[in-house]
Amino acid sequence: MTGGPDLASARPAAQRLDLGPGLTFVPGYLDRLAQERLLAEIRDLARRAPLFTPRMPRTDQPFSVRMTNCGPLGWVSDVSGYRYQPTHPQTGEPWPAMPESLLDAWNELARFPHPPEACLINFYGPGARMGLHQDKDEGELAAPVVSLSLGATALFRIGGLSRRDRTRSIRLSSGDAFVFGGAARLVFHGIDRILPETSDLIPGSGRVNLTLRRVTPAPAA
DNA sequence: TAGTGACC
DNA sequence: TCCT
Repeated sequence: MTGGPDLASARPAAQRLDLGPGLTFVPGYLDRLAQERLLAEIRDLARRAPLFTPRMPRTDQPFSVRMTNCGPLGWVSDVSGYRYQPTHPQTGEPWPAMPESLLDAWNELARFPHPPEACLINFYGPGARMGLHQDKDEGELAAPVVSLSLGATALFRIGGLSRRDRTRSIRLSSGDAFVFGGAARLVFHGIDRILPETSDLIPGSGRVNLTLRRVTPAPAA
């Protein structure tokens, strides 16, 4: 189709940074034009599947980020727990289809022979954070998680497979890609804070993070 | 006790 | 690592 980010401008694989087994950081994966095109698609998705404020299981405390999803399944959280579901929790409508541009990004970055089923779209305002956590609600842990950042720079914290492992901080800037796979598929990670006024892509020091995931076990060959 | 916690 |  048309109108997707120009992924032909992606950096060559040689400029990927391997941070350890299964962790790949691709600074500047999307150039400015690709970022603008992708953001326009996200804004369109958010009109059809409005941002909602997830709440913590059990405590019912609201998250500081707002979110929506696209693809056959979407990640949601409320007082009863975390889960993937095929419909928006407020409208009851199916999630919008995944844009072709995101399928292209998955194909370039994930190197997994089946398409992603969910793209979680997180919107961070200047005070939003995401506590250290693992992405482990997916039934297919052989597939990586592919993350794309747009807008304000985030201080991203990444640790190991145990919550007690050493962590390090990485700045994720607009256009950067990050892939968790293989031995690093379940590493703890989170967002400490957003650095204000680090990008003019999204007004008000906003940040969007897209995470592409395979949710159900891939069909047998 | 766990924990998209708080903190770093 | 330390709470609640």
